[in-house]
Amino acid sequence: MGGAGRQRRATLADVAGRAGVHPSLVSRVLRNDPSGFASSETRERIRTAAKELGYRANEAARGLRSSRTMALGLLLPGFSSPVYSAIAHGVEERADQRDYGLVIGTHAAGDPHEVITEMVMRGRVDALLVASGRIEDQALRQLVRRIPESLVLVNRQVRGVAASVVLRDSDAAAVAVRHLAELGHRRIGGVFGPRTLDTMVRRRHGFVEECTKAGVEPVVTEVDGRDHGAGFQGALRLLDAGEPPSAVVAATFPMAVGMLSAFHERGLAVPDRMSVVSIHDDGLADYLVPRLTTVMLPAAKLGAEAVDLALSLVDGGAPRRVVVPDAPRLIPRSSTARV
Amino acid sequence: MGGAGRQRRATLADVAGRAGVHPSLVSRVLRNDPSGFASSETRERIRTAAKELGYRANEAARGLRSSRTMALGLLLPGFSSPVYSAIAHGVEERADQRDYGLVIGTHAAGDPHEVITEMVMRGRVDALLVASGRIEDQALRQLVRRIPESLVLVNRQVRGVAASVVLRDSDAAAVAVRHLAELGHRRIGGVFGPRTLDTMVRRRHGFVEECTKAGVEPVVTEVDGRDHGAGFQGALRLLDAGEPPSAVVAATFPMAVGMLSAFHERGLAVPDRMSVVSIHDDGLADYLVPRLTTVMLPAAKLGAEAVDLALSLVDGGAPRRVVVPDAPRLIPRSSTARV
DNA sequence: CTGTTAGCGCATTCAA
DNA sequence: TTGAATGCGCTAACAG
Repeated sequence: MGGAGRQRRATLADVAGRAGVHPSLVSRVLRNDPSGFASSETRERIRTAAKELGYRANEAARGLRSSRTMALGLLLPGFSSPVYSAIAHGVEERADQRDYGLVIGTHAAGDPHEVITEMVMRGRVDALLVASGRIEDQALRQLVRRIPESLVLVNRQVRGVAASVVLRDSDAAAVAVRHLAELGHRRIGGVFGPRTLDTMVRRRHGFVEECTKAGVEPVVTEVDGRDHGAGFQGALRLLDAGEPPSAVVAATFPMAVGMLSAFHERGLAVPDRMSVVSIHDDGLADYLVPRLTTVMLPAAKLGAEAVDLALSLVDGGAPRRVVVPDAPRLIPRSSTARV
Repeated sequence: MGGAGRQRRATLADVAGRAGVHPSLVSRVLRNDPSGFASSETRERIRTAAKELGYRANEAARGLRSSRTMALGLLLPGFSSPVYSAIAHGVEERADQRDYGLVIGTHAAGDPHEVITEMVMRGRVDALLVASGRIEDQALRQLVRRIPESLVLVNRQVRGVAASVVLRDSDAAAVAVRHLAELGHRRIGGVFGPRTLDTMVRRRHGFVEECTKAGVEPVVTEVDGRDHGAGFQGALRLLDAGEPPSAVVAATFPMAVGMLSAFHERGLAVPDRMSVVSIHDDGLADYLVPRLTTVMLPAAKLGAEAVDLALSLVDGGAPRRVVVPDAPRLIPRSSTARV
């Protein structure tokens, strides 16, 4: 062993002994249980004893007894994308506020279905937030049948899964288009990820619709991923397919970064000859060359809302679809200009 | 309630009933406990029954009984920096391989000491990995006294805390300097974060030492943070303090990005008039303008090693200092050039 | 090779 | 207002 070993943690019985009462009373008082209406004097004694002993309820015992783990699971494809980081941050913060722990799983390598099953079925978490585009709809529907009251989709909607939280993706794309239209652009490119991702479908829809509304011509390009490389590819494709547009909307922030790189490589000055707007903002935007104009969407709030929804499910609430109401906000920087 | 309610999960007793044996035997067989040397026939029956019932051991019960939670805690300042993301990824992956869950806590807002205490004291995790520079040495030393066999520092060393895992920071800085020296640079700038971070101390030391060895003049600048903004600041300061060097080493990847931005703003072409190298690599490097030369350090492996160390502590091993042996590797791109 | 017994620490009946 | 008894699901020590 690593020396003297750690001192045993104080239990309810220890506190009870010190306060001269029965353990069960300690439990009730410390949890503010209505049935623990102890005299204020005893209560004080118990509280003091608990503090002196540094007592903390053992979560395992508590979970075993009450079948509440006080922990939430969060499934991510990884920590690569800034949006996932923001979601994770929002989830963590709100979970903490509500006194819940956070168990994180990624499925960069392993079988996602397996990861999920393990987390929920082994009783490690009370509910699961799934913020991954990589799990197939089918798998999700199958899963929700087994754990109906404990699955929340984050930044995603799937037919057959009732609990989900999303952002105003469509509006965000529209804001981007409107900004470019106001700058006088008449042909606007849009580079989007695969249509298997519902966020992409919504952004694309908002893009096309607003183009129509503004009387500008949309030039849609679909690429395979949604990272830097995908953006780079998309930009090249846009340039190589006939007359290129004078402005472009990137479906994600990393894509916009890749596009900036591609335009530079092709000698197309941004924003002089090509304007670029990205959906989703990031701290990096101010340090790119040129500084990137973005449409901000409250990604962290998305995480917070997901936690609230999940906990309402745990409390027996009905599953529902939530759209975080915050309007997407344009953050004009230096990558967009008048035609 | 949300409808019919979820079906009760199968317990050991359920499996035992179905297989016609005693629960404890099921437990032993399913865990491959040496004392569970059941006849291969019974074993088969038990395994089948478990599979049919979709049995999963309840972690809370298991943890309560064996005082092993099979979960590791990871404390991060947030998910902002790419290094933290990489560490988290490495930790998650290795923990998963070793059949451990991961409880993540950040302390962006709350009191770090409180977060730690809660995680460990409430018995949610068997050991804690601390990968945060924001917790003071003093707090860490105090903490390790309370939980000596369950604290591992990641990417950090503190006097008085015996278990830690770090990278070859000093060598990484040296590699960067050598590269620049070989390109003919005779005065090299180095922009580092605060000396309260031991990673910064090591990188700085390696920088200065290698400069001396290579016979080039080091120009050290210390800034307050280690993000984009700090790099931006550092670059400006470097330019405004007399004759600027012809090349510069950034202590972190985000800092390098900020520096690129600052040089551009000042009209100093990279790499023609200024070469830039960053310590730590990132997927973004290939999409910056110009593409950024970096020194790669195995950040994910850092996380994996930390898990291994933590689990060895849990098993009663002695705490020790680990340096991930992988040599830092130069990844030459377009931000460095001959003088 | 397999069954019995006991108890981890807590929340929750039911009594008093 | 407080105490006593019970068991959540599992593992471990001991019997057989």
